[in-house]
Amino acid sequence: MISAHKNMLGIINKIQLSIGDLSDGIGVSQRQLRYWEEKGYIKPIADNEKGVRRYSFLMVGRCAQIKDFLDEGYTLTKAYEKTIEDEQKRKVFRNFIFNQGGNFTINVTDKEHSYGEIDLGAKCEGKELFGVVDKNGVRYELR
DNA sequence: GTTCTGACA
DNA sequence: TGTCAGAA
Repeated sequence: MISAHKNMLGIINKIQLSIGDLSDGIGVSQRQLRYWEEKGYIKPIADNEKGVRRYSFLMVGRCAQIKDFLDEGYTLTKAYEKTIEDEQKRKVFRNFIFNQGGNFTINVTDKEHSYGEIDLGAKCEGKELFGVVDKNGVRYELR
C-alpha cells in the first residue's frame, strides 16, 4: 500500500494542459508556444495522439518562467537560458532536501505568514545550524 | 469549438 | 509575433 502522499507525485505528472489552456493561463500566445517548441525550448508530452499538443506540469512551469523573464525585459534566448539554469538548480536543491534524511526539525513561529525556524541538523563550530525565516527575511543562526 | 501547419504583412 | 486560411 503506497501512501496517498506518494501518489501525489504520480498524479501531478498526469496533469496535462492543452495549448489553449496553457496559452490563456500564462498569457503567452499559442503562436509563441509553437515557436518556442520549434526553437527546442519546450517539448509537448511525447504520447500526443492525433497530433494535438499536451503540456506537462514541468513544461507549464517552464513556460511560465520564460514568460516572466520575457516580461522583465530579457530576450527569448536569455529567458530560456535563465529558466533552464533555474530548473537545474532546483533539481540540486530538491536532491539536497530529499536526501538529507528528513531530519529537519521545524518550529512554526507564525502560521499567518508561514514564518518559522528550521533545525538543519548540522553542526557548525560546535553549535546547531538553524535556518530562520521571519518578517526580516531569511537568515542562518548558530545556537 | 479547438488545434494544426504554412504563409505573409 | 500576429493573423488568416483551409483542413482535421
